[in-house]
Amino acid sequence: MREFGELCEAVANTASRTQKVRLVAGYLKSHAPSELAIAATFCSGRPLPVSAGALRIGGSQMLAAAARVVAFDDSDVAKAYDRHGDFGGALADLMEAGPQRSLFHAPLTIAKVASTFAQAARCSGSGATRAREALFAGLLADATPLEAKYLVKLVTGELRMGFKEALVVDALAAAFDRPAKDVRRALMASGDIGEVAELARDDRLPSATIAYGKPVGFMLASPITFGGRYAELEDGEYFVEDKFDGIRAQAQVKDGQPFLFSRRLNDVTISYPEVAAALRGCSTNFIADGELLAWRDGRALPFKSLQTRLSRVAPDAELLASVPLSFMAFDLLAEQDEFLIDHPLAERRRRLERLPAFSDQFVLSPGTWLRVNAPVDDLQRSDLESRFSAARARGNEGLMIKAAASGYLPGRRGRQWFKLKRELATLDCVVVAVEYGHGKRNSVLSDYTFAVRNDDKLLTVGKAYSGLTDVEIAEKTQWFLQHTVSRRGRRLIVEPEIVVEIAFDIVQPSSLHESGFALRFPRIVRLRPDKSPTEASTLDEVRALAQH
DNA sequence: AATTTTTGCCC
DNA sequence: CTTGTGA
DNA sequence: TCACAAGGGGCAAAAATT
Repeated sequence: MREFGELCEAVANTASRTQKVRLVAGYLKSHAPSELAIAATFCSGRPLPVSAGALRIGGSQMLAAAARVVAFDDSDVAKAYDRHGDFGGALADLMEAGPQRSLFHAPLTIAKVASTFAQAARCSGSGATRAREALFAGLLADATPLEAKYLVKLVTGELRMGFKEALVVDALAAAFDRPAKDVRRALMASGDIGEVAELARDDRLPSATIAYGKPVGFMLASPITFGGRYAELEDGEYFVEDKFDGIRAQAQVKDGQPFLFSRRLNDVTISYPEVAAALRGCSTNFIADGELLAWRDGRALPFKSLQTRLSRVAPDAELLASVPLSFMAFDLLAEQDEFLIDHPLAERRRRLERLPAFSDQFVLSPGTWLRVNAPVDDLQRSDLESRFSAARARGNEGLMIKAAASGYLPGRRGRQWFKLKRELATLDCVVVAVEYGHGKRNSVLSDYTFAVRNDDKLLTVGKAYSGLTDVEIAEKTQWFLQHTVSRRGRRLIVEPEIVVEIAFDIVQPSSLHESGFALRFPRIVRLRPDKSPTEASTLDEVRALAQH
């Protein structure tokens, strides 16, 4: 574990991506055969292989475990946390300051750490939390401060060293002299970076193939702004369909047995029994990409109603009736023994349309082909925008625009698939509280709580960090420090003077904030130094937007 | 038995 | 899900 | 262009606590 900690420090202190990859490649290459898979998994920032499930150790358990091993009080932790904005770094500090552990103890190996994590993940039932806490405390007891720092970061799943799974692919390619694309392809099929590491080492990458019963990674789309010039679109054929607000999912049928996988590759078949039932017994084996939707009378219900069905272990009959689900299929990755990810979308779509699997719970996503002549002219722009409006009128988020010639590229967010969305409106809100950020933002006030007006009162409606540049955040930090009303921990109540323009997806009723409303996907569009708090948006405006 | 806390994961 | 950053 | 870091709202499940 010492080597892993030292590697992470070195990677974190290196800006160059190629240099980071070189460092990790060296580490992976030098590893004992039995530990390579673990090393690769850890380098990807995961405590466990994806298939092992969740660790279920969070900040609370880690703090309790740390308290067993190191003597500290709350203010010690708070101070150390302020220095790092990260519990891993904070704990390392606390351990440095405390009594050094005995020189005579077994050094911590990554194998030991991995097996302890696996054991923790298996804990369940009464007392499980205590058991996990004890297991983690046991690791900390044997750890040096540096090792403890990275134990914490692994458990959090955030190494924060500018290095994750996608770069482990490059590192494996470099370490074992294999083409990066072979490694990437093996990962797509296997899903387990540890297994892929062993295949790369043993020159057996081609043996990882897509298999029924295992999820294939999802292809992603790049956002394009409504009303822009659509310069992202190139000459060629595109498929245009509605962008549904549901749960991305992969449906598979193998020998009549259905599987559903979530975007994070979890098996969620059990949560959606009506969809599974509709697919059970299907005579054709296939893998389809699509969206799980709350579907009634040919229309998708709002995401809010879908959310009550997320991660349900056993949805009861009443819920099944009130939020009925369908799978909206829009791509075909495999049919029988043929894998189609390298085939162009045009062909995949054609074969999807002929799939003998459709029913009320397994629906074909409607769409049309569009010939784009780049650069997009006025006529084509208005055509796209009227298609967009039609999609909105059907209650959907916007449009998906997919290059007909493209293969299915898991994990990539390139110029093959685009999502066209538009914000409904923006709100001008007053910043009433700010918080110190985490990680590299630990010394700036990066997180704003903002409010709208109601009579002479300000009522909070949301929080946001994203949207401002680092420079703007740094400048405003100074202002907020000079205009602080009170402080509690890392949160400051500030004079209500700064107005920010906030964009969002939708407004929904919520008990989280004083206004009685909350925003989905809030982000700061810009500072509004030209506006005073008396010109901020009102609760009535928010209420009106919630009707949409 | 009912409520609260913690966690993970969907967008 | 979103945005900004840097190689 | 790509991969990454950092952050939001909201829900269900599993345990812990009352």
